[in-house]
Amino acid sequence: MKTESSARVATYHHGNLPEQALELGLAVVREHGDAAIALRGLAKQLGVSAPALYRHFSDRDSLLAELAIYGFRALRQRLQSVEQAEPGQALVDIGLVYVAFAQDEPNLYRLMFGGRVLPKGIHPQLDQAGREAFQVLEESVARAQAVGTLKPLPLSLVTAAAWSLVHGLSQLTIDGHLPMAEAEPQLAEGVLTLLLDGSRNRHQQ
Amino acid sequence: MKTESSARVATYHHGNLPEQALELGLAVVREHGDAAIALRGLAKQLGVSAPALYRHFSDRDSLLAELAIYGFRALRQRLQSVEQAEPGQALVDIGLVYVAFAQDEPNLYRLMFGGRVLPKGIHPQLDQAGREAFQVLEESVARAQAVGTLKPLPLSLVTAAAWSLVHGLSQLTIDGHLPMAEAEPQLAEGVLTLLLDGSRNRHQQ
DNA sequence: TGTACATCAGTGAACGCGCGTTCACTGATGTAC
DNA sequence: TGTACATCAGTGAACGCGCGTTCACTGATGTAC
Repeated sequence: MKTESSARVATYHHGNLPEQALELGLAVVREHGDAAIALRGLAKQLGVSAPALYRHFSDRDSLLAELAIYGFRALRQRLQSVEQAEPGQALVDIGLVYVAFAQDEPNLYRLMFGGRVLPKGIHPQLDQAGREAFQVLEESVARAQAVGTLKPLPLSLVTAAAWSLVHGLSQLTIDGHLPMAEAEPQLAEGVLTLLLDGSRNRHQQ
Repeated sequence: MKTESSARVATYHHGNLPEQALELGLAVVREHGDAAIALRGLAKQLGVSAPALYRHFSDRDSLLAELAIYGFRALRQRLQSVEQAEPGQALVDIGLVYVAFAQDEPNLYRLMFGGRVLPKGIHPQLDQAGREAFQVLEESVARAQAVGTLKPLPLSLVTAAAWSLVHGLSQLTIDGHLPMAEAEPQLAEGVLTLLLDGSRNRHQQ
C-alpha cells in the first residue's frame, strides 16, 4: 500500500522524520537561537535515536542550512506579496515588510545572516535561496527606474544601497541598538524615504 | 619593590595574566571567530591552569564582553580620526572608515554586533562603549545639520539612517552577499552619497 | 497470490572530546609594627 | 632591618555535561518473478 506522500500523519516506518526534525528545529531556533540546535538534542525530543537523523541530514550544518533556506523562502514570499502598482511606494513597502520580517523572526534572521555559521559558497541551495529573496528587491528597484521614478544609476548600486539600509535597520533594531521600529513605525518609513529621496529622479515628475 | 604597571614584561607573580589573556583572546577571535573562545583553551595556550583565569574574568561571557569593548573603542578611535572640516565630506568619510573597519576586523565586528552572544543590557560598560562609538557618527550628522548641509530633520532619524546603511553594508560585504567594497571602493562611496543626497538641504547652498 | 531478496529507516552502544566551573589548596608578594 | 601576618594569584583534581559522529546491527517496507 502506498501512502499519500503529502497530508498524512506519520505512518511511514516510524514517521516523517525529516519534516518533523525541521519543524522542531525551526521552533528551537525561533526560541533559543541557532546555537541551541543539536542533533542529539533534537533526536531526544523527537523520541528517536540520534543516528536516525543522519539518514536525512548529513551533519548538523546541513540541517541548519535547510532551516536558513526555509527562512529565505519565507522572506521572499513576504516580499513578493507587496503591491507593485506604484513603484516608488512599492519600494518603501518592500523595505517595511523586510524589516518587519526580521523583527518577527529575529533568531531565524540571525541564522540566515549569521555569516559565522553558514559562510557562503558551501551550500549552493542556500546561496540560491538568498539570491532569490534578494532578487525581489532588485526587481522592484529596476521597475522604479524603468518608470522614471528613480535616477538611472547603476542597478547594482541602488539595490546595494537599499538592501544595506534595510538589513542594517533590521539588525540594529532586533539587537536593541535602535528603538524597535514597530514601536516607532515612522522610523523605518522615515529612513527609507530618505534614501528614496536621494535616488529619486527630480527631472521627470 | 613596585613594578611599573605599564611597560613591563611579566614579572608579577607569574605574569600579567589578564592582559595576556585578552591579547590572546583577541587573536583567537580575529582568526577563528568568537565561537572559538574557550577559557580552558586560552589557559592552556597561556601555560596556566584554567581556574587562574577566573581570578580576572568572572566567566566566559565577561571575557567576550571585554573583547567587544576593545572593538568598540578601536572603532571609535578610527571614526574620530576623520577630518571634520567639511561636514558633508566628513559624513561620507566616516561611513567609508566605518565600513573599512568592519572589513579589516570581520570577526571582531561580528562579535560586537552578534546579538546572540552579548545581548544589550547585561554588560553596562559594553553598552556604553557601543554608545560612545555611535556618538561620533551622531555628532557628525549634527554638525552637518548645523551648517545647513543637511535638512533639519530629527537628528535621531538621520543618524539611524546613516548607521543602518553603514552597518548593513558592512555586514553584507563581510558575509559575501555584496562584492567587497574594498574591491569596488566606489560601491561604498556611491551608496553613501545616495543617502546623503536624500538628506541634503537643497534650499541653502 | 506467494516467496526470495534488496533496500531502507531505524536502534543501542560506544568513541573521544573539550567545555565551564568549583573546590580545597599552596606558595609568593606586600604591609604593619 | 626583621618578623608576623594578611592578601593575592596561582595549582591540580574533580564535578557533570552534552556534543558530533561511527559502528555493526535489526526489523520493516517495497519489488521481481
